[in-house]
This record gives sequence, structure tokens and C-alpha cells, in this order.
Amino acid sequence: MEYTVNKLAQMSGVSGRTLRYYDQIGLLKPGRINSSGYRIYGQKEVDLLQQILFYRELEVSLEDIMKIINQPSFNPTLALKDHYNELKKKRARLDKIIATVETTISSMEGGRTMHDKEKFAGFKERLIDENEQNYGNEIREKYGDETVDASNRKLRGMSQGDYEAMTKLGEEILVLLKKAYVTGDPKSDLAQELAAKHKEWLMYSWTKYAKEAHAGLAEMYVADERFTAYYDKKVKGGAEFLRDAILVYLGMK
Amino acid sequence: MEYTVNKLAQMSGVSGRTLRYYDQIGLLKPGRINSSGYRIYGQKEVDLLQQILFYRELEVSLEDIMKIINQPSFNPTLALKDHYNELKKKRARLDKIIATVETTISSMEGGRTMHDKEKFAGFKERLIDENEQNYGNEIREKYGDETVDASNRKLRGMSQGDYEAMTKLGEEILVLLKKAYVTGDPKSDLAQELAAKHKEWLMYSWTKYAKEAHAGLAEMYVADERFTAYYDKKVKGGAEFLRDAILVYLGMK
DNA sequence: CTTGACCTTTACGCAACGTAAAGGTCTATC
DNA sequence: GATAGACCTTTACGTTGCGTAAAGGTCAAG
Repeated sequence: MEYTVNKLAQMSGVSGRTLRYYDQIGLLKPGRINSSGYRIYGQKEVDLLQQILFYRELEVSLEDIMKIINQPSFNPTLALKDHYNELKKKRARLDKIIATVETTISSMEGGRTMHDKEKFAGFKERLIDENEQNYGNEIREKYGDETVDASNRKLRGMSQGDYEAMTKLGEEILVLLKKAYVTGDPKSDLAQELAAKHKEWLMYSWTKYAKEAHAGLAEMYVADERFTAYYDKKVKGGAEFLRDAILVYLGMK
Repeated sequence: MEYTVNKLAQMSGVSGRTLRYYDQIGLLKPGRINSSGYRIYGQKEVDLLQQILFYRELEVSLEDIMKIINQPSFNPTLALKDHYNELKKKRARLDKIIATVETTISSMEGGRTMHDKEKFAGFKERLIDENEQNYGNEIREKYGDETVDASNRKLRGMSQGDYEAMTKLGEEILVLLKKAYVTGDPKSDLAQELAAKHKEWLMYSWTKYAKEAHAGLAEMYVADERFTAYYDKKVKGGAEFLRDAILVYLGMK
């Protein structure tokens, strides 16, 4: 069976222009040219075109496709593996972008000015939730809690940079707590700066901020001895002072 | 603080050309032009550039960025949501592609245990490889593409005979599809013969057979319009019928 | 006053085609 | 056998977001 450009085009789902272009760059030349200069494609070309379209579907560039099908010394498997790695990188980038867009939208809707890093954290939490909702039980049954928890940790795992920034901020807070504590006044500028920084610190791991939650946490610092111990380690009475500063900051005291 | 193009470029991590381009298309114009015609950017422009770069990172086109930042009536949240949907589609496509590449690679690998003829071809192949590397272009010039293409087919693991047999089998499959389709039953003997022949046909090009890969390909026949067109050309609904027959054949339906 | 680092505009190049435009060819019908 | 309409040809500009010369003006320092 022989075909003219547009016949072949219609058959294969590409445009005539595409076939002419492939001819032009030497990727797929017609089997012969008839007396009127028409391109005539035969069975061989049809098959080759299918191969070409297969690779094109895989987002291989025409240049690389040319190499794959024209040069016997070229290793198609290796080429595909390279390409595979590129695709994975591309998807990783895309995932990151999608996450950012999503959090950007939700922060736009919430009308809050969000920390870039906070946006990331928020998305991860939601991811974990969705993941758990959809596959949690199944995976838990199949692979055990260990696996699920590990994956959650991973999802939750912030970027190295975020983690470092958060840790650093946590240290700053302790230093600031010591300085503010000597003022003895939860309303002092230092104490209020402390409270603000504490909120900022929280935002690394919280997806949604509510005054009540912040206040509740502050109370917990005093009520729960584990927290108390953590802040009192730096300054005796530190937990209590921090709570008071936060309550003032929130306009609750 | 004021900056010339390249100062701002260095500060923001883009190229000077990029800034000139943004000026050209009206996306970001310098605050003023000095007496020598130099572009001078102020703080306002720096901030705007940062906004622009933020959106650019999210793969928003410059045209859309322009809309977002220039038109007060334009709803950025809606715009981002549209964009978000596009991104998700893009990722879905990418996932499909990656999956296909994976199965293709694994089917390409898997050793050369398949066809005896292919093993033989393996020897010749190495010969051809060395030959091509040294004399490839010369041969192409002297004997034409025909010769080289013939050897390519060998590289792909097929002898001329295999190639013809495969083509013939491919045609048989189309005929059989038509016949089987009229039974209307993917479980019918004819349909199952069809599926078996399809597997046989696959084995010409696959080095390793896996049910999952076969099933995946069957799904692709329906999902990918090019394949669908190919099989539907013979019988309307042919691709779908073939897929069902294969799934039954594989015990997956 | 020259040198070299900066700035300017103009313009071609990239990937993979889409889309005219201007013109030749085939086929069917009057 | 003329003519319309469908199909083919080549040429060439447009698309996106710049990179990369090329040809030339400007500025600060030695």
C-alpha cells in the first residue's frame, strides 16, 4: 500500500506539515517521489513512522529519535535510560511547582501573608492526610505501621534548608527568651519580639494558624512538664514567661 | 538604590538579555532612562521583578504574568487555579510517559533469551556495530540508506525473515480482530486466539514478556488515540475490544 | 587620551511545527 | 475538453523566551 502525505498523515494522526518537516530534517524520507514531485510513502515508511511516534510520545527529541533509529552503534536502551532519568527529574521539578502553586492559592484565599516555607509545610501535611485517607489502611495492613510512618516522616520531612532555618530560629528563641526574661515584663518589646518569633517558628510546622491554638500551646508549655522542662532549662520560669508574653501578644491578657 | 541592567541582572540571577526582553515586551520597564540611554531600575522595579520571577518559577507564561500583575480586574487566584489544573494534567501525562518508558526499558533488557534467531543476530550485530562505527557514513554514501536500514533491523534483533513474519502477523491480527469483533464477546474463542496472536506478535520485539506490560499496552491502545485510530480503522471499537480480549486472556478480567 | 568595562540596538538562532500564500496536478463533472 | 475543487508542491514568517554575536556609543581609571 502506498500513501501520499496527507493520506499517511490522516492514518497516523499527525499533520501533513509534520511529515514534510520530517522529510526536511531527514528523519523520515518518503519511499519515492512520483513524476509530479509528490511524496509517496510505502509500508516501510509507515512502520518507521510508528516507531518515531512511539519515541516522540515518550518526549524524546527528534534529534535523539534520529540517533536511535539511524545509528546502529547507538544503544537505544541506554538512550532510553538517560531519557528516563531526565523525565524523573522533570517530574520532581513539576511536583515542587505544583506544591507551591497549591499553597499559594490557599494562602491567597485565606488572605494571609504566608511564609514561603510555611507554604511548603502546609502542602506536605495535606499530602500526608490525603495519602493516609486513600491508602493508609491498605498499606498499613500490607506493610505494617513502620512503612506508613516512615513515608509520613519523609513527606513531612522538610527540605534541608527549611529544617536548618527552623532549628536556627528555635535557638534564637531560646536566646531571646533569656534576654527578655531579665526585663521581667511580658509586655516589653523584647518579650513581644519573642512572642512574634515564636509564632514564626510555629509556622514552619503548622499549616493553619489560629490564635486559640497558639494560646493553647502556650498554656501547655506551663501545664506539661516536658515542655516546661525544655524552656526552664535555659531560664528558670522561662516557660511561664513565654506563655505570658504570647498571651499579651495575642491580646489575651 | 538604583541599578543598571546588569547590576539588577546579577542581583536577581537573571541575564541582562532577559531584562531587556522584559522591557521590550512591556513586562518590566525600567524606572527611568538616563541621558545616555541606559536603563535605570529603582526599588519598585526590583520588587516587581521578584514577583515576576516568582510566577515564572511556577511555569506561568510571561503573557499570563503580565495579566496577573498589570490588570487590577484580573483575578490572580483564578488565574493560578487554571494554571494549577494545567500543571496537574501535565503531571498526569508525565506519569503515563514515565510508566511507559519503564516498561519499555524492562522489556528491552531482560537478556537475549527470546528468539534463537535474535541470538544469532546478536553476533552479527556486534560486527555491524564495529563496521558502522568505522565505516558507517561511507557505507551509507556508497550503498545507500537501504543497506544501512536493513542492518538496523538486525540491530533491533530481527532478521529480514523475522521482520517479514512480524509484519505478516500484524496483518493477520487486524483480520482476526475484525472476525472476532463480530462475536461481540472478548471471551470467545476467536477473541482469545486474537489475544494469543497479539502476544506472539509482541514477542518479536519484546525480549522479556510480562503480563503487566501486556496489559499496560492493551490499556494504551484505548488511552492513546494514535493506537486507537490504528485499530479502530479496521473496526470501530476495535481497540477497546482488543484490550478486553487481552485482559480476559491474561486472566485480568 | 587610551583602554577596558559597561551600555545600546539589531538581528539571527533554537524546537517542532502551524499557517498562509502562490502556484502546479489530479479527478470528476458538465 | 474545459473547468471546478481537491490535493500536492515550495517558500517563508510566526510561535516562546531568551542566547549569542555584531557594531557601535559611554564611562571611569590610569
